[in-house]
Amino acid sequence: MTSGATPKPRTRIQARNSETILEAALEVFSTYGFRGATLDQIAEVAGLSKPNLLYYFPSKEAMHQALLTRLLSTWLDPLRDVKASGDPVTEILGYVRRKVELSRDYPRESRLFANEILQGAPRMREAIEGELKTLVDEKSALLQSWMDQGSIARMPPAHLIFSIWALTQHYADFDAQVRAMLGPDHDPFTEAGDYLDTLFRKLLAP
Amino acid sequence: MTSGATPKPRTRIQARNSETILEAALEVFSTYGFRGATLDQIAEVAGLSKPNLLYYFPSKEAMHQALLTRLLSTWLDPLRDVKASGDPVTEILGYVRRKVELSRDYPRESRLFANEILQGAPRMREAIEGELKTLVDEKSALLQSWMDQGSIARMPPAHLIFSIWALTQHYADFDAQVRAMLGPDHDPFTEAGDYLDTLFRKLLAP
DNA sequence: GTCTATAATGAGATAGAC
DNA sequence: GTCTATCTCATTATAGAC
Repeated sequence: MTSGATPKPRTRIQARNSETILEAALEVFSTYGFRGATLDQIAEVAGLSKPNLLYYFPSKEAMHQALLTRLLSTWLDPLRDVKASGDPVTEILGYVRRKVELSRDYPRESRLFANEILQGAPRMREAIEGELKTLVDEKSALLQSWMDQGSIARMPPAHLIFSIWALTQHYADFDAQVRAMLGPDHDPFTEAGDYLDTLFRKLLAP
Repeated sequence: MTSGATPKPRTRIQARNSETILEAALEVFSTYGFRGATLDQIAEVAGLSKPNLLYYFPSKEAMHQALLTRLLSTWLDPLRDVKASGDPVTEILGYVRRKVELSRDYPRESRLFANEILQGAPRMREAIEGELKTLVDEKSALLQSWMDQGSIARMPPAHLIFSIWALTQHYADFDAQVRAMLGPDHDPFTEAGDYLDTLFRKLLAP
């Protein structure tokens, strides 16, 4: 019986090497984009030879795909966690906070995603039009119901979600610019956490 | 006497061809990033041969640099236009509106810029740490003075500027995602204009 | 499982005819 | 000024020894 899909975590050493490669691939793809990245760079970062990379993944494309697949669930989980049962403002501010933490702790994942969307989402179109859109529609309806019952201010629900994405991901995606503007004595993500909490509190107030 | 810098608009036909090439280069670079773009693609879009491109620009690098240079002033002008003499809220909301219009009318320029920052600004570091930082420091001081006099709510001025950038550029940079979420019956930029006007009105209210 | 060597193609840039 | 042909090097991927 041959192994199934792209990664093949059969033995312990295989699992570890696959992980090392994906870690290196994330580093390089997130910075240079798919075409800008080279296997030489990834091999260098991973500390493995180029053919060895291709022993674990059948192609450059497969490495990228593996990263995107694993990325999606991490990325959607915080929005999934927004519950109808909770207090509306608390739920939304909690989502904002978790997204800021994601930007702080996983900036490369954020940039990988940004690179992909910037290029028109050629390798993620399906996931975006399917899984993501379904989730956004569902949460938009929840936000709308909160607006209808007067718990939060009335506004286009989808654009409220876009605001959260734009403002939180900006600190990861445009990190180079943010740090250049703030100078070395600032912690962008701590400041962003406080600032965005205040911003959304004001915005949501009915 | 030989021609000076990269573009050489000596005759009318040269000016027109340089323009055609830069237009095509913008199209391709903004989508695929610097390394992802190929001269073949640019030549195809421009309707010229590859060697002909290199007759007008000495290298791929030079085309990219020419685009970034021309981009910067277009990008900074709206912020420069924020005047101390005007009404604070009107000035800021005007800036937001102009930035939304830029995203709507020049989305490729926005994506070119995003690509560059995402990669750590390797070809724009100087301009960002110099020209842009100077301007942001200047306008941050202005915003701070407006906060001190109670004209707008108190918040970190630089982060207020980041908010405007993040929210307006999101609609150009993540256009693929925004349209997938909204569906075909929406005009993202019109909705964004109204939504962001409301958002910043609330945020700025003292 | 991992490596060296290499095939095969892609892509930036140049030569030289027209 | 513009093109065809080509050089040269980078890059993905494979072959085959160990």
